[in-house]
Amino acid sequence: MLKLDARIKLLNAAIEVVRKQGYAATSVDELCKKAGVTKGAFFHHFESKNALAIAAANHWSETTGALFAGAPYHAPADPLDRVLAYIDFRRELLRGTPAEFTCFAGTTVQEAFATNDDIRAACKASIFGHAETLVADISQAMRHHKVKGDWTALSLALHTQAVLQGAFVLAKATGDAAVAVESANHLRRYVELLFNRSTKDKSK
Amino acid sequence: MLKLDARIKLLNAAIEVVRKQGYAATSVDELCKKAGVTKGAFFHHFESKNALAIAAANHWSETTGALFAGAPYHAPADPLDRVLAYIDFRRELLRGTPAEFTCFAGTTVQEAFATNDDIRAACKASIFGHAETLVADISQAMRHHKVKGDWTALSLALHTQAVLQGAFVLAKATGDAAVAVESANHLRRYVELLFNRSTKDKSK
DNA sequence: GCTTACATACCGACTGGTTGGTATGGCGTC
DNA sequence: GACGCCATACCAACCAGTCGGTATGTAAGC
Repeated sequence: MLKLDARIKLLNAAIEVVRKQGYAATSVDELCKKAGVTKGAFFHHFESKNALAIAAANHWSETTGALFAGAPYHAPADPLDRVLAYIDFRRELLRGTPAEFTCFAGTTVQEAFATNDDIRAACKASIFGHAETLVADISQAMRHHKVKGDWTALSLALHTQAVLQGAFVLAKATGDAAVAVESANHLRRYVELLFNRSTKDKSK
Repeated sequence: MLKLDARIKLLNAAIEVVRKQGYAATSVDELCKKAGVTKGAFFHHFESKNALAIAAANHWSETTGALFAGAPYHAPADPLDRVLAYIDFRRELLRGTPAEFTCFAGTTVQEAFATNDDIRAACKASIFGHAETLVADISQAMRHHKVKGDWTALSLALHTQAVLQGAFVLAKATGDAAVAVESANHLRRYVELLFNRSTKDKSK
């Protein structure tokens, strides 16, 4: 029978291994071993290691995109509640080891931003593309709650991603999710304060 | 004497090159070339590449520690003003290319956290040690402005570092400091809101 | 129905260059 | 003449990438 899954197995292996030990420290042989395929399969599907990184970043965008699209935080009627529910959802994802809950794009872009512009662009597209899915809810929340400031919905959306990426860094430094959860709590509190929402029902 | 110590030159080279291209992608030969010394000098001062990473993290702690200790943000009488001035100071440092203003410890810990615990610990000490220098001002600000919440001075100090580390990641993704400056503005606004400080005199 | 031709998916031994690390020896200073 | 400091030469391991090959399917030609 024809096996078409070598490519997918390699992409999943890349996301798993690179998040744990970084991109440059991960060899092609190691990925092949993890994926259970040979080097021939690797270079059949990807013309280079860098090409795999780009494909893996796109794969990461797709899988996480599907996860967030199907998440329950879109349910509330009030757009602000949706934004707060998003932050809660992100906080709930902070479980297990840092290698398990951190971001492939954020990890990879730190290593490749100055040396490979295609990888940098693919990682940027992943992070910024996700941020853009938050803009509609934030914009509606600003109008609905009559909030105006010298900041835009996009800048707040990107700030949420900055907080999460930074929380990942601190979690890696400690080896524990706790410090990341604390930052997510601060992020939630910031949004509550921006929109004058009482902080009483926070699930901390 | 003009001739700087080979050790210091290697440490400075490591901080410069690793911030640009990551730790694993940086070879010993490359560092020696950058520092203008030979491999013999490298392995005379450091028993391994990993040992250099630990020493570089400690060196980073010392040089940045001196920078922040001598910075003007300690001047204001009101502790809250000192905290806000700290954030402004960090924002002003966001100039040039990402490789120039980002954090060696944050960059390195992402690559080494799961594979080398000594490097991880040295990077954690750098980031957390800096955060701890903020705790006194935040604690005083909480008492002085009679602010209480379900958060601690240390957790806010660590949150500032998370925001900055995340801002670095986004800056690397875009290749530009602008997105990091925006996150620093959000961080300042959060602290102002936490302490009920008017946001009129912000220098955005 | 059978041949020929070509495309896709994958295998694994191999290569040339690079890697972190070593062995040894020179040189200035105490 | 011991010792810190550093240079040169070298090595085994590992690296990304190559290449000739196999297995399977597909489709045209007759």
